[in-house]
Amino acid sequence: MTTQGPGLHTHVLDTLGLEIAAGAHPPGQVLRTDELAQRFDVSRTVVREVIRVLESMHLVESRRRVGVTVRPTEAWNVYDPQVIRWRLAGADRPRQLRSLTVLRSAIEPVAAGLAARNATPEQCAALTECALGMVATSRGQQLEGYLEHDIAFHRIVLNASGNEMFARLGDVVAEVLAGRTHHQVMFEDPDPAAVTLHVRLAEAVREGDAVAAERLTKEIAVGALHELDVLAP
Amino acid sequence: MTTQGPGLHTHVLDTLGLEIAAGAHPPGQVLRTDELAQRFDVSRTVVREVIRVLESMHLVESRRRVGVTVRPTEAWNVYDPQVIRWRLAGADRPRQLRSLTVLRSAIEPVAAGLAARNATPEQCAALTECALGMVATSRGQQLEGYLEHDIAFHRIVLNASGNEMFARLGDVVAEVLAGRTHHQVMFEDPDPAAVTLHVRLAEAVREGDAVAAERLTKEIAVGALHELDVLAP
DNA sequence: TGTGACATAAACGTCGTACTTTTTGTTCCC
DNA sequence: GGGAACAAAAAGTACGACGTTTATGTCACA
Repeated sequence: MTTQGPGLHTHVLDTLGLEIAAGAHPPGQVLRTDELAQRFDVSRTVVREVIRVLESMHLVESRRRVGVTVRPTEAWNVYDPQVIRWRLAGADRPRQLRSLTVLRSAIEPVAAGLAARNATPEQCAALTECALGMVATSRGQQLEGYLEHDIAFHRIVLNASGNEMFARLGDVVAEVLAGRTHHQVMFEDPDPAAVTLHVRLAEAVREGDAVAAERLTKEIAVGALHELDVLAP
Repeated sequence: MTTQGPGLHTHVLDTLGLEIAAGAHPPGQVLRTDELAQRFDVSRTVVREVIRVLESMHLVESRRRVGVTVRPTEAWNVYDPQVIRWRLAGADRPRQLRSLTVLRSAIEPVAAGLAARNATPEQCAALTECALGMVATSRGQQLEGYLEHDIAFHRIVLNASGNEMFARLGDVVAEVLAGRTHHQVMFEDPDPAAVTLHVRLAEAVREGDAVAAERLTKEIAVGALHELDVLAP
């Protein structure tokens, strides 16, 4: 689950980003480009490009004569999907999952309301199809298949909202759902109530019932938060 | 309103980012690193670092033998404050402002509700101070002073929510408010109703009234959206 | 004529080195 | 003791060379 294909740049970036997100380099620590080049056995050019990217994410700050300083968490671009992935792989995944789930609970109901007004017939059809897929995979340890449909479902709602900022949150939601499924105690099948809510949400959107769509999505979010409370410390 | 201090890297990055965000290079267009180096009169090293950063923002995609391709808008990291700034400076500022305002209308009410529960006494005090500052600058063409207090106000609410994702949206809100004030027809003073709502919101948070805080913030958001409808095409 | 293997070249990817600039710590002198 | 000149450290920039991938054109062969 790294960034993309091979490439020295990618490897160094991913490793460093992961380490910083995990807290292996506490804020204030300075890294030297030469050291990094030596450590990864790459040229300084590669390291510099990585540092520049990390800097654009506000994970580090590069200053002459002092080095590359790790910045405090408050400065990080926490909406960058890459950063989210790194953090979800790290130690404070629970805290992170909670933050993101609260974010979802704020955004998705509004997005669903908009989707009920703006969704195209194709989107409605796709939504129903996803809901059916969730039903079909909701029993018998088919968590991967369920996850896939769940992600697609929420992505469609966000896209159908017609708002670009909402739409682009699809990746974040995907990360959250995947993180929840993969890194948490989830022996059992998904909550049947959640499945039902998704089916009814698809209906509400199709019927253009914005109020119902918003309410149903809120219920889904509340359920997700409750699930976190139960399963996470 | 560029990125930071001087530096070749910064200049090239800012120029290119601005151009791409403005649509000067339509999606699919390919840029060659050599050409860019020549155009900006810098070494290929600098250009490569810029491209890597642009690539991490998903504004471009670099492939061997083909060049650096501009990616479609849907791929961009639109939550990156840098990208937001570039886009707000460009042609489709109206659309952008609307998207961001809708986003605010989803997030801030929830954040305000949480703030009412979690705000520290210091945050409550700071909030009241900001509200008073808004009142003081709400008449007599003191738009800049008003803007400053407005930004601080919303930033405090987002921070006081205790949710990291909300807190990090402070920069986005700041950009929106600044963009609205600077780039829009705003001869008159701010809407008096909005000022009142802010004062009452500060009170609600101080009193820990989450429901009222959420409702008041919703009203502020509705007002902002309405203002956009009236002033924007 | 169509298809597949192969050669070619274009662009990025990586490297090493040398030089410049800025910041900071230190030393020396008043 | 304080301030100014100086020295060193680390990032910033430049340049040139070579490696690697891959789109594309060509040629042979059926």
